Amino acid sequence: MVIKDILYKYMSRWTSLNEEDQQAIVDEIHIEEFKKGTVLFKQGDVPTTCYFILKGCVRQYSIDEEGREVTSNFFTEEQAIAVFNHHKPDKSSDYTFTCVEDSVMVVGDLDMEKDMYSKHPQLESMTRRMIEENFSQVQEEFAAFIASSPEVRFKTLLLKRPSLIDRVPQHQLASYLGLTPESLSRIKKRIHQDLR
Amino acid sequence: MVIKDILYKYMSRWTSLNEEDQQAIVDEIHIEEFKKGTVLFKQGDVPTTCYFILKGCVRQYSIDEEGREVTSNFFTEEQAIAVFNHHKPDKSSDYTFTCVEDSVMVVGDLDMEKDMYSKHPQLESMTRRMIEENFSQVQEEFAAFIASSPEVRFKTLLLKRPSLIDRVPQHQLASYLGLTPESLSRIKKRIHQDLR
DNA sequence: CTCGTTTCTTGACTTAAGTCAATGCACGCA
DNA sequence: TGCGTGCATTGACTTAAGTCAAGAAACGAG
Repeated sequence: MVIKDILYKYMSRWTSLNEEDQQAIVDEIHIEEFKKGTVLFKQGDVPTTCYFILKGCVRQYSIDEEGREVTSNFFTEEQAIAVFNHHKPDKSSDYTFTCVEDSVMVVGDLDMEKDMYSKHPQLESMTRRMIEENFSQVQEEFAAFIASSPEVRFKTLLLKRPSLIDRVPQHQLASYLGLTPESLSRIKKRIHQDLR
Repeated sequence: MVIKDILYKYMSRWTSLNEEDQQAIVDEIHIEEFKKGTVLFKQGDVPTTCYFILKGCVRQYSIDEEGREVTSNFFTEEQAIAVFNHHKPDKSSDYTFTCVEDSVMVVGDLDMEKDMYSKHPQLESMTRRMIEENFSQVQEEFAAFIASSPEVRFKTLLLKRPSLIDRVPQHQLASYLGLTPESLSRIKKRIHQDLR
């Protein structure tokens, strides 16, 4: 299965494991396909798995008090989906995750996490570094979001993740950018006019 | 020094270390006082230390392209300050950290991190869980920020961290909330009128 | 292919935040 | 204690986002 090559490439970038060890890990790993629209888990559910996207796109969102969908992230190739909610007593997720496209992912069982770590200590260190990198990225995005207007936020998205604009329905993008679909539509119009 | 009790309390909540081990750790730890206005490290510096606030308040900010200060966080009691920037080749910080008040903190040497972890394995697990909790909190705040208007954001801050309003200059709060000082002033006015 | 639903765009109007400028207030420092 | 600088407030105006409503386009199911 060629798709496993993505994994090898990724692991080489993050660890110094030799080929056998990588083999061993990849062989133990569970890869699954999901159809567009599949719900990985719902707001309120207690997640038992984590994911690593090899191909596809997943949207993270929640429903707020007024019943609106608030999209808080999109995950694409080579991004990991893990929910950290140790602070919540019931450990349930605040977010729903659904596939925006047909997707292929590594599916990790959270119960087996510890076993894998003791078998392959380097995996644990890789995980930690992934979390830390994720964390710093989210912080950076947050800071940028705070500092910029909706229009600038959209332009930044165009620069940093141009593929999202084609892959994702506009109204979901709008909610991700913190504005209404109408406003996003107008911003797009303004930008096109400026280019002329 | 009574202030170490805060540390004991905190460690008990996060680890199952016995008293001797806690003693050992706390004895090895370096506690320092900082005057209001002290700069812990500057945007562009490579951080060599991390901090844990026992008392006081620290502001995290950066200067954007237009020369504006963008405040991205405030840290207060029992919060950790650590910069994760493995993704940057030079590992320099994107942010400046300064003390908003006279403060007392645990100062950790990043070079010694590994030694401490091998001496006290539970410390490492405590650190990871702290990072994960931090991460989930930041994600939650981000989602809430995206979804709400400036006025709602301010009201949320009033609920969640009421002490900040008194401890921090308004124009810094404004930049933290992503708006101008003038707008923040008007929002406060509106809220007071609504209460009557 | 067609129908029906969903999504996107556009318009008219309201509302709130940004900007610029002026004034008042408070705190720190001499 | 007085003075100056920086901070907060207020006003007038501009600009852009929100809201409501209607029409157009795209999409999926049968």
